[in-house]
Parts: sequence; structure tokens; C-alpha cells
Amino acid sequence: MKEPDPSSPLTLKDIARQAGVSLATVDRVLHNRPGVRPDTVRRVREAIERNSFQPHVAAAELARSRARRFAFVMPSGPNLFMMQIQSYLGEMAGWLSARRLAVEVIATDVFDPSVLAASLESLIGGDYDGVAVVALDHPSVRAAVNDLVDAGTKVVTLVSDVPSSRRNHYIGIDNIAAGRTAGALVGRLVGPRSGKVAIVAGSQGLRDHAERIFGFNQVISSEFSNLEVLPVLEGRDEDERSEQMLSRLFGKHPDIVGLYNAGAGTQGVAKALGDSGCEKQVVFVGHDVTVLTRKLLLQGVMDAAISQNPGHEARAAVRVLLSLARGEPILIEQEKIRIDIVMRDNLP
Amino acid sequence: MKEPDPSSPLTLKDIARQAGVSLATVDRVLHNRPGVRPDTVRRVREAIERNSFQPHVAAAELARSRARRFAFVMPSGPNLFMMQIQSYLGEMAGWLSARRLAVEVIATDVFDPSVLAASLESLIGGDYDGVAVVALDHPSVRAAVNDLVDAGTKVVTLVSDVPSSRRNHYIGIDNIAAGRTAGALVGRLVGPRSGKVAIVAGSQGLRDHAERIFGFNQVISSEFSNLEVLPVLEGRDEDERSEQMLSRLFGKHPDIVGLYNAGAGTQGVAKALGDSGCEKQVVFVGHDVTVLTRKLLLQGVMDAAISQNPGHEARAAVRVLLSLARGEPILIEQEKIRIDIVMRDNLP
DNA sequence: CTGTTAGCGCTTTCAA
DNA sequence: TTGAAAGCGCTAACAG
Repeated sequence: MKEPDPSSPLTLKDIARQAGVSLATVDRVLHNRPGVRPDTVRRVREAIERNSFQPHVAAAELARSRARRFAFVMPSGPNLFMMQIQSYLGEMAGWLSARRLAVEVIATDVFDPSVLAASLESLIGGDYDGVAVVALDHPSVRAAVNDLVDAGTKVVTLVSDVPSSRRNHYIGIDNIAAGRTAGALVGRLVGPRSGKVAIVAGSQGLRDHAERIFGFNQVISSEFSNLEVLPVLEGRDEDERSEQMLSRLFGKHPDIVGLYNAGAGTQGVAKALGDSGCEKQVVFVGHDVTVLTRKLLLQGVMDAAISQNPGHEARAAVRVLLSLARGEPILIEQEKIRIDIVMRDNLP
Repeated sequence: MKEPDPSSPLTLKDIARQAGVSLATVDRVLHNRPGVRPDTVRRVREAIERNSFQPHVAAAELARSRARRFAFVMPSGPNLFMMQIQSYLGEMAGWLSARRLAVEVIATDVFDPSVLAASLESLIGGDYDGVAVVALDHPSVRAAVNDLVDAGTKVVTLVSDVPSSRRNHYIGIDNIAAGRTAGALVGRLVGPRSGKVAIVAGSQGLRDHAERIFGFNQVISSEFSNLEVLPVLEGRDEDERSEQMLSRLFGKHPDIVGLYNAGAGTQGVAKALGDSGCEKQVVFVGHDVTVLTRKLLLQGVMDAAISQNPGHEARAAVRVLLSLARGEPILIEQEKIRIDIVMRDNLP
């Protein structure tokens, strides 16, 4: 068995010597560059295999000596979760500059497909090595993503995906599974009581929200026959609107026992819940750990938050873009974003 | 404000020129090496500050050109969780050798303090740059850890800590909080019913198990007065023993509604639960996601698993050892291990 | 198709 | 106390 020689002080030169060729040729083979006779390729490959040779990344990086530029296209609104991602990007400043990496955050109205698409198109030729984008699943956005990819820019979608595009990677959670998790929590925590469940979302037009609700309903309807799901309220992620709609709903249905907030606007949702006077009887599950949801969890108003680690997402996006740009393999396991269940006692 | 110049193509040479000194002097200042006049130090420091200069890690790494050796001291038994950590270390092979890093796994009886201590002592002078150890909190182990640290080796404790030692870092969860989380889950999922709760642990002598149980009791006794905690069963993480003890307990107490397994031996615990015939009425919470607990979660036998991501722990341990060895700052946020709540729908 | 060679930005002797 | 210079292992021109 070929053991990856632990103390491998092997270098390109050693491989070159073993294969009876020059440094440059080994380099060509290593990077699948053209202009090498098939037979030579084979000899070099063999030498590489035989020694399970791994080129020294630091040396490669240094020799390439190219600064990389990445753009992060993010929503311009005051979304707490998105601001957390940006803040974690900020914390990486030192790490980034020690690697000669620059990331620029570009704020855009990601909820308007044409604006977002235009924003992306404008990056073409902007000399970016990679772009991370909180995407909206819409044909024009998909086209813009594909154009970027065709222009040679690496693209990762962040938090919200455009699966039909040719983006190189998606950094975010499986939102259907997240919705299912929320559903299971509401169902289990409500217990044997029967009653109605209210759902608030930003908009069902947003792919992630729609998927969460889909997963939620799936679980409730198949496993918790004691619960009846009420029609989704679309609060547009706005506090006031969410509050008004939900208050009205509480007025109409005194037998609400569960509440699922699939989007933002948590402030308003919590307000409506508080005003309804059934804070303690209603199981309330929402998304993301922010200063607000943290407080609600500690107060016992909120029972659980489904969350995706914003710091992890920020770092994973950068690392993946970097690996893609360098043509290095990605540690999928490391870059996978988990669905976290956060309750009072395991608040991060 | 000093903005970290994004396109910073600044090098040591630039700083040297600005400060009116040579490369070597800047390097000395950068690494706090002696032999530089205080005044010169100041000038250089200023130039560095002024440009918020960050040395290029790849260049530094290459120039240093030193292979690093790390040792992972892990339990020799057939513990699924520990095997997962080792397997993730294995997956990093390519990543490691591309950075000229070697990690060796050393299996030891970590449950015997003297054996573990001896094992650690034997690493002194073994030319290791860093050691990760699944530690047992015992005076002789503490001494061994301190000896290693004194010998210049960086030490991180993994999964199980020795807080009183001078280990450089702990990679693992807060076990009290983990126990609290388990308690809250059991309490919430049991609902309004009253009854008894059984606890199984490997040994209360193990710090992590003891802490989990402490946290668990804390929550149950203060918030779930409908539940009565039974004396802890010590199953030594062995399937058979755990099964026997638990079966006996089920026989004695027909009103058990909750079950918390703070350690391993899950196979036996599940068996006893199944045989008792109250699989469906008893809320069962345990630790770690393994092939076994995954199956139990899917079957609905287990309701939740409190878990610490073994892949993350493996990678974090390596990264932290590396940063410590290089004297680079650690991204604490990135290396912090979270307490994951895993239920059927958010299984990783 | 293949080889030679000049760096990349830092570290580390060795002199001064 | 300081500086000059020789690499570290790889990449990318440029020659052949």
C-alpha cells in the first residue's frame, strides 16, 4: 500500500530526477498543461504516484505570487443575520491580508431579480477571481451567474441557492431539512395538545423560505395529526407588518399552540406573541441566532432557533472561493453547513 | 483610520526601506528577537503599523521550510466517536502533507492515569512540535502535560480537558452546558407527564461524564418538578454491563419516562430500552452521532443526540497546534466546538 | 515537445 | 547591533 510518506521532504526536483525530465515538465504534468508527450506524462505521473508526492502549497502560492480579489454580493437591508456574516468577514481581515486576499462587500437589493442580475453582470471583467452571492432563484439571476462563470470567475451562492445555475458551489443549509427540523420541534414540544400552528415568512417567493415551509408542513401533516397548520402570513421580513398580521391571526384563532417564523421580522412576531397573552402556551420556533433571538430564547419566549453558523458560512465561502481559484481540492466535509438547533442551554 | 490596505503588495523590503534598516532587522523586530536597539525597534514598529503590514504567510512558511510533527494521544478501546476523529485525521492526509505536516496517532489506555501520564512523558524529547491528547483529569496527567509544555511542545487537550494544567488550548465542548441541554430536551420532550428519569454514564470519575450529569440534574431539578432523577448507573461504557444494569432498573421502576445516556455503551442501553417494552413512551437522549445513534434516531428509539462534530474537532486540533507552533494567532471563533443538538431531521 | 533560469517574500546563517 | 546574501520549492517566461 502506498503510505503517504509522513516525513516527505520530497520536492518537484526529486520527481523530475526520478522521471528523467526537467522541473518544468513535471510542473506541466502536475497542472495538466498541454505540450507534453503522452509517454512522458505517464512516466512523470508514475513517479508522482510512486512517491505519493504532494507539491508544497506554500511554495506554489509564493511562486504564483498573485493577489486574489473576491466580491461578496449581499442584501443591502438591515438584516441582522447578513450583518453577522459581514462582521465575520471583517474579523478575517488579518488572515486575508496575510494571504494577499482582498474581499469587497457589495450591497445590493437582492430581492429584486433585475437589480441583482445587473449587479452581478457589472462584476464581469471587474477582475474578480471569485464572487459569493446571496442569490435569488430567478431566470435573470441564473443567467448572470452563468455569465460570470463563463467569464472564468468562480461563483459560490451563499445562504440562498440557484441550483439551476452553473455556480461552482453552494454554501448554506438544506432548507427543506431545516423546515422539517422546525416542524419536528414544534410538534414534539407542543406535546399531546391539539390546536393550530401559525407560520410567518418573508415571502413565499423566496426559495429558502418556501422550502422551509414545505419541509415544515411535510412533517406536521404526516406526523402530528393533532396540529392544524394555518395559511402562511407573508410579513416581508418587516417587523411591523409581521406583527399586525400575526396579531390579527391570534385574534381569530384562540387555539394556536405553535408558531413558526421562517424568515426575519422576529421582533414583530415576538411582539404579537407577547400581546396575545399566550406566550407561555405557544411553542415558538424561528431561525438564526441574533442578539434578538438570543434574548427571546433566554426569556423562554422562543423555544428553539434553527440556525446556520454565520461565521462558518463566511469562512467557508472564502476558503471555497480560494480553493476553486487555485484549483485545489475542497474539504467538502469541512465546508458543509449544518442545521443547528439552538435552545437556551446550548446558545453559542 | 488605518484601513488594512486591500491590495497590499507591500513586502518586508518596503518596510525595511521605510524604516531605513535592512531586511534582517525588520525580521528581528517582527519576531521579537533580541539584538535590536530600542530606538530601531520603534522605527520599524512604526513603519509596520503605518502600513498595517502583514507578512506573507506562504513566504514565511517556505523560508522556514521545517516539517512539523504532531502526536495525537487517543484511547485504545473501540470507541466509535474516537474512531471517527481518527478517520477524519486520515482524510486530512493530503492537506497535511501539502503543508509538510505529519501527525501520528498514539493509542493508549487513557482511562488509567499512570499509563496515560507515562505515555505523555515518553513523548518528551521525541521531537514533537505539538501533542493533542484526550486527557483524564488526574494529578499525574496534569504533571505530564505541564512537563511537555515546559519542554516547548504545544499541547491541546481534546474532548476531555485538564483545566488545571498549563495546556495551551482545549478543543471540545462545555460538558456542563451539554448536560443542561440534554436535561432541557428530556424535560421538554417528556411534557406534562410525571415519572422517573434514568441516567447511565461510563464512570462518574470521568470529568466529562460527571460534568454532563451535573448539568443534567441542575436543569431537571430546577425546572421539571414532575421528574425524579434516579441514581446514576455506571456502565463503564460497556454495552453488556450497561444493558444489565438498566434492565434491572426498568424492572424496578415501571414509571420511567426519561433516559439519559451520558457516555458510550449506547448499544446496550438501547437494547435494555427495547426489551423493557416502553421504547415509545420513554424519551431517550444520548451523545454523539455514530452509525448506531444515527440508526436509533431514524427509528425513533432515540429522540435526540447531543453531539460535538468529530471532523471539526480533528481539524481544529491540527489547526490550533499548527498556529501555536508557528506563533500565529488563532481564530478562536473558528476553533470553538459547538454543542450540537441532532434529531432525526437534521442528521448530518 | 522540453529544459533553463529568474524570481516570489521571507528566514537564517555569517560577517561586519 | 546591523546588514548581505544564500536559499526554501514552485511557477512562468523564454529558449531551444
